[in-house]
Amino acid sequence: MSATDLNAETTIVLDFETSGLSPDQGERAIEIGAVKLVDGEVVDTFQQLMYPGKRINSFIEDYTGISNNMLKNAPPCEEVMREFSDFIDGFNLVAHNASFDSRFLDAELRRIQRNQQGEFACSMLIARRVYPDAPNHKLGTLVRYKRLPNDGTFHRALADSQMTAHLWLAMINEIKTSFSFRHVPFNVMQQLSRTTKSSVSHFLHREAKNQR
DNA sequence: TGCCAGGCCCTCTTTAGGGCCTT
Repeated sequence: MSATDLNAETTIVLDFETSGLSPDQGERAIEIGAVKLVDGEVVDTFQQLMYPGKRINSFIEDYTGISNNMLKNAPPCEEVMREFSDFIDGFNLVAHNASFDSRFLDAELRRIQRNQQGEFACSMLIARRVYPDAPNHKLGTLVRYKRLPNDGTFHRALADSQMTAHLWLAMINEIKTSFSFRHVPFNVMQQLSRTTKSSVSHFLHREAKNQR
């Protein structure tokens, strides 16, 4: 049995707050939040501010509510990322607009000579297919549109990862019910994000049928 | 000095442009 099979039912939903949009432009992670899902249940969480080695600008302070003062005494990125690397080791990963979080994850892990082997799935690309009629596919909009649990906190890493986890589970539930899956495997969700919108229904009917 | 993300997706498309998402 491969590592993927062993961990097939465990998924990490993660969210980074960062000093900007691109690690290639020298931007760094300032907070990581994540929840660990096993068979659709939250079994563990991770949240940590981290000192990025530079001051963050006022836009980021306003956007996240994370101040330079809060970061001043936080452990450095390298220390936090070593711990987080152990937390996610071997598991599949989910993020809202995963291309953004995967770039920062890879960049921060590269700085500590680590990498991650898990597969990434993007809740935003999947939401565009599962909820085509939503006003838009921002995380906050989808949370309100589907009345998902939240405590009113947005743009903080743990809160966003928790809301993304609820979105992920709501989409799995929707697909499971609508297409009569026994269960919806991670790789079906991942493939769904790459399926053209016109063939979503055909793809899910075929995958559900293959399960029977 | 001046510049500054990148991948997906739609369309008035593919010899391209621009909106959506993430901070």
